[in-house]
Amino acid sequence: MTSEYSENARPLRRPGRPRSEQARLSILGTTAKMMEDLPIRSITIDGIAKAANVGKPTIYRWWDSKCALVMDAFLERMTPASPPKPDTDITQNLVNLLKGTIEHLRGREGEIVAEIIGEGQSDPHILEEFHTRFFCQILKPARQIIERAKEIGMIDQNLDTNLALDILYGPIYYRLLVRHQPLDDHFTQSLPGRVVSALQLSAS
Amino acid sequence: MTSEYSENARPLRRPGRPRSEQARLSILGTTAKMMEDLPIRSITIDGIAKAANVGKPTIYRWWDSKCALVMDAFLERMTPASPPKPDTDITQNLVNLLKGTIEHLRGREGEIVAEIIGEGQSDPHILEEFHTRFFCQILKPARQIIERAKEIGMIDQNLDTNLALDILYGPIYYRLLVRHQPLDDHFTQSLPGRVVSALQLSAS
Amino acid sequence: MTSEYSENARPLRRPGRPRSEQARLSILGTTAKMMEDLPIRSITIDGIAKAANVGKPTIYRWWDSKCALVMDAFLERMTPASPPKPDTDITQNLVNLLKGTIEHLRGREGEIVAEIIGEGQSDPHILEEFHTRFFCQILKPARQIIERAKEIGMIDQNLDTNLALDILYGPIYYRLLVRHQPLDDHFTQSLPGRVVSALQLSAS
Amino acid sequence: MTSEYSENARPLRRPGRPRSEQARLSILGTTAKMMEDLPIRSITIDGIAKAANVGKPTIYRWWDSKCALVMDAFLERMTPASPPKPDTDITQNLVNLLKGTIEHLRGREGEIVAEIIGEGQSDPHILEEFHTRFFCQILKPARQIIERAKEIGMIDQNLDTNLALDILYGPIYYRLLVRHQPLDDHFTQSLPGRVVSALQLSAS
DNA sequence: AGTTAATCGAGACGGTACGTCTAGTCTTATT
DNA sequence: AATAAGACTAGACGTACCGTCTCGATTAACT
Repeated sequence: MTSEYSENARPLRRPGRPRSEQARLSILGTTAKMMEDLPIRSITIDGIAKAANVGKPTIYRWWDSKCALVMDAFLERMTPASPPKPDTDITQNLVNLLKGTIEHLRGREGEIVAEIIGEGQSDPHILEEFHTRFFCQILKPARQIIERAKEIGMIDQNLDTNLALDILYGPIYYRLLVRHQPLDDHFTQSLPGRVVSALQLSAS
Repeated sequence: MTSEYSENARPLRRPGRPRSEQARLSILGTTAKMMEDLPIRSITIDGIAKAANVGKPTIYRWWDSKCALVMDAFLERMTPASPPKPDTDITQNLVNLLKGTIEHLRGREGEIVAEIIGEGQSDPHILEEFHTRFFCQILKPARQIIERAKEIGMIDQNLDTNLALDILYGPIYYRLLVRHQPLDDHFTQSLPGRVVSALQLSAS
Repeated sequence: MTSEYSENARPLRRPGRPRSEQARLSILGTTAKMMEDLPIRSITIDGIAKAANVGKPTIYRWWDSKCALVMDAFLERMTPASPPKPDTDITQNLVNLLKGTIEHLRGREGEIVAEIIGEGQSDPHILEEFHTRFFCQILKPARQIIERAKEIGMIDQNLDTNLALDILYGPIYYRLLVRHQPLDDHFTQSLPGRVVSALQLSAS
Repeated sequence: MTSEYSENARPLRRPGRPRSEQARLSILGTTAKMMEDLPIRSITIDGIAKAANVGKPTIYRWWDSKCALVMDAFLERMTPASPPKPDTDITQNLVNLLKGTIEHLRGREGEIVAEIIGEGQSDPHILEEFHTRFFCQILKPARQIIERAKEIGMIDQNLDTNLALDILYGPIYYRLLVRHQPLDDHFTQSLPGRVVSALQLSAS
């Protein structure tokens, strides 16, 4: 008992000087600011260190690579996904989510997402972490809606939720990454309805 | 007179030593061999030059960047898309094309495609050329089928062919690039039917 | 009350935690051990701190630089110079001292002396302290003999004692530091007689 | 016959772009200039590269280490030893050489020699090359005189020439390196006679 | 047959950024 | 106040490639 208490009481603090939150924030902030203006490729650890008034080893102590840092800086600033509005028509709800996603990925933020996924092609760790921290967050509302729809029988119970999400979002990221066509208004208007219909929602 | 003739006869040949086809092939071959084993990121111009017994400027004379060369080496070896079989059910034909694509993108070749698209995120030229030389080729059969279907009224005339292709192929490249889920048999079995149905083919 | 007593009882004790003699010894011992095996250049404060289980600031609190510490560690272990045997022939006594010095400087200890003098070239403090703590000690017997010889008229009174010591010991340290020739037996046999004779001792 | 000719004719030129003499001179010159003002320890390869308008790898291509470069820069500018005047009294000639050496080692040049020998304590290659390129040159005249003296019987044939040189020059470098006493006028006046006498030159 | 001009190989060049190392200082909880 | 631990700023280290340049040698069409 006592030991459990004392163990709990232990503030889990390693000895030695604790890491400087100020340095961490300075690094992340500088990186985020650079990402606004520059392609990720042209951002360098040297440059971040200099601009953040920080030693290079301090950066390497906490991030494995430039890309891990960039991702962190991006995700820290990311606005969390808003939960789905409960009392809305499911079809309409999904369509709205997709429209929001497309609009969100226009502009610099979409470019950054594309660049990170691009960098991730040569570093699986990046991709894995980006998936859990970005995609899982961003897709959570749609996932919840789909699972709810399966529960109430509006969607075939055998439809794999992951597959459904791929059908809904795949075309968007395909355009974002291959850039053969823009994420324009026509796309925003016409895509969501088509892909939501592929889920074959029965009238509830 | 003679000069006019001779000028016409001149096969647009610049004076000086003509470029060595042998060098070109050696460069492309070496690059292709390296791509089999190594991630594109770790391939270097220096390395190619050394392995191909070729001077670095010889490479730069004919390709702008490592990535352009890699793409060339990849596309040169790519098997051309087979045309769609004419007298088959359109739905089935599209499903088969998608299944073939998924199977094709498993393995090293899919990895290379992903890596090239990844590199392309920081170099729009790459992406543009990859689109015209890879995607347009690879998607040509599906495009023809869709346009044929529109002609004969099986598909809504107002459906943008590009959008249709995105709906069909988007989920595949989404999985290829984000790697959240594998391109496995379950995906091969279940995806194509779903997305083809999103095109709402009416019974002819 | 009690506090007053105890305060009085405190024997010249500065407030705060007293410096740890254990830490000092651990640092010196670790350094000495490292010097046995490694060239001084490759010894680092970081390394000493880690091996001695000591914080870096604790080292810096007591020694100005790596080199000061190394010198301390070396001198602490140095065997003190034995005094000259009084009733011996002066010439022979000097020759014996020189022979002893040469033999002493063979092996690791001579290497360390050379390394310290080497480091001293870029740090006058080191050299100065090494002179007073090493050379003055090591040369004391020879200095005493020479001064005694001057007193009794065996050596020209005008011969500067420092100059005499340079003539005697210069060639040895010259070889030690420039390493153009080894401190071998031939050197041990032939040098001392020659340089002692340069002092022109008259038969007493 | 012909082959011999053609072999001779071969300009012994390696393929590839020849190294830039301009870069070499810029590096050596910059280094030499830095050595005038700064202690060797505080000179950095980065600094040289920047000041010489040269890439760091260019320096590393041709010199193993900062110290090798510094030595090269020093030796390239060193005035070659003047040959001994032939028809002079041998004793006087040696004394003059020693006086010249002492005066030469006063000032910055002597400091540099000391610093190089100091650095050499942690790098035997440096010391070895410095010996062959500096000491052998600088001592050549004295060596010739001593050998000539041995030939004509003025010096004991059994006296090792290297030992003789150590006796003559050892005290000078001892003072230069240990710095316990300055290389002052008194030293210049009194040392040479003493050490030359230790060679026991008989009247020719 | 000789000239001309662009090619080829090789590899050095000025640069940039890398990731590591070490120095010496600072911050924390503990003693 | 001194300790052990370890994070901090700072900046040099030596390496890897970049893309360009400079060579001598080669190759063919055009004098």
